[in-house]
Amino acid sequence: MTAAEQIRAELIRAARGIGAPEDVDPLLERPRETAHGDWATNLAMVLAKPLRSKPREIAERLRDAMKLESAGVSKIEIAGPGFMNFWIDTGRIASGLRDIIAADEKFGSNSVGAGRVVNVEFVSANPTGPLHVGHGRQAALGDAIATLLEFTGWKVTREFYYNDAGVQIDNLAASVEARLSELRGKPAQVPEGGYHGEYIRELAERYSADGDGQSVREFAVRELRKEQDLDLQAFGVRFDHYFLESSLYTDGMVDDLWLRTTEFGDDKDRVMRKRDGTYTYFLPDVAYHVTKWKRGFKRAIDVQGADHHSTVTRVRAGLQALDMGVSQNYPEYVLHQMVTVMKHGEEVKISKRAGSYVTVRDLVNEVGRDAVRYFFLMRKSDSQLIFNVDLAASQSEENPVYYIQMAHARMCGIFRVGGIDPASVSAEGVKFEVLSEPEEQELIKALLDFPALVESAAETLEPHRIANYLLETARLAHLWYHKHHVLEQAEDVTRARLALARGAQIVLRNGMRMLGVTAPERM
RNA sequence: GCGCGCGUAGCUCAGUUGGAUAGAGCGUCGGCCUCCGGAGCCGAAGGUCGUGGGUUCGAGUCCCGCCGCGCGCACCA
Repeated sequence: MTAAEQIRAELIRAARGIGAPEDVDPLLERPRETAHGDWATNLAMVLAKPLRSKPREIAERLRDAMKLESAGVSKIEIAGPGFMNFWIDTGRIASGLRDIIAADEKFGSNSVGAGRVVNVEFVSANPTGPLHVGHGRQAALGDAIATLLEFTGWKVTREFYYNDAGVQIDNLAASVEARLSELRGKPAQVPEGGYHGEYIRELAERYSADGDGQSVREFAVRELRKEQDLDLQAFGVRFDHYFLESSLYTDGMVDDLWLRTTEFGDDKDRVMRKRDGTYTYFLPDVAYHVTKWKRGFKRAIDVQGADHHSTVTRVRAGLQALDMGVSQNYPEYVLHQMVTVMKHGEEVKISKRAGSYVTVRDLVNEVGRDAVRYFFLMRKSDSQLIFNVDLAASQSEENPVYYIQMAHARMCGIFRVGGIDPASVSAEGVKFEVLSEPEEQELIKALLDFPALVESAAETLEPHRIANYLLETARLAHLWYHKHHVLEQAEDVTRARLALARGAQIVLRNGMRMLGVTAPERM
């Protein structure tokens, strides 16, 4: 049991002892100020009302009732309006490194998900062109969320939905045909709503070279799906399942329906079947989510651009109308805002239809996979993101990815220079109390916060918390590294610091993995 | 007009689900430093958290109104 867990348990026992409700749930948190100790609780203030007495008096009674010798608590202070601040012995804190080293690749993981299944759908680009930066943000986000859920005990299916039916595909086919006609010497107009990108011309050329036997439409869709797969491969994202919209029709999932979605929270009724007999995107969207439910996914998460947010209420309303026992907030949505790409201080415009846009592959080629992943994840998904290409490409400590990877590489460098196999570093017999330098204590505390952070990031589906944490932890690791040497110290010191370096290396690596960023051992 | 999101230091952004004196990086100013691995380290200045109310022991965080920005409001997806 960690020190914090013991304090919490004692708080509950003491609180019940002085007449608090049976369901007391003390919040124990790490104070911002080091002058406020290692852990703090607001329990006395929360109990002030039910117990009808002053917070500070309650705090004193709690303090007197608690037995904390075995938790390594060296001091308790009552401060401010009624906070209780706890100080833990330095050696006791540092001994947490034992858990990190023992858990190694599993450090930070938990079993909150208990093996339940969850479907995470992301990217889901139409096969009408290459993947652009928006898809990139989605790919990074979806993949990180999926990994985060896996790390917290869920069984995750990563899913990609292809809209390979409908008007957009007609437009695609017509656009290619127009270029094809041009190639054959008969000038033709790209249709209204069609695609003008250079890749359309290339498709036409390839089709006339080796497209015999199949329709332009089939050829274009197949080729563009292949392209997108290559983009995703370059980005290191793998899907477990590709779901084709066209299969909804062949499997008869789509029926002729009109839903009065206003009865289920929408602001107006929605058309599901058009005059020409084809369906609006809304109907297949609902049908698609029905298949998710029927395939056994009691939990589903959709990662989408915020420009699609209007589908949220509709899809949910549609599912409710079918009365299948789906919960009202199924599926869950993670929406992300737009991406602006900046290069040399100027915005690089993205316009898919006009054909001049930044693709995922362009970015990966220019700044590398790790930087693209990290940059897409370093901001909250619901705020707009500025992608600074120059910064992402730079090999300097101003670049957060480089800075974090460098911290990890430095830890590895210590082992390399010392001729030590990192995996052989053990916490056995280490005198943790020698890790008493302020920089050491700070770093250790940050490392030990990792599991709680992973839990909250997974719960809120916010990978950016991991990104920020890594930057801060890397900073602490650099500070420590600069100020204190590991090798060639007194034997006790070297052994303890090796354990710390190992702990830092493990946490940084685990965190980077979670974001899909590699953790190189040397740079 | 309606819906969703955002507004925090000069810039880019955090803010532990309502806690104590609101933080970091970059930039600016002043001073140290040459290391296991490459210019790092210390300090300073810089804020009515868009704005006006409300909820309570306590609000950047929750509720309501306004202002500004982005996105959406198609028988396009």
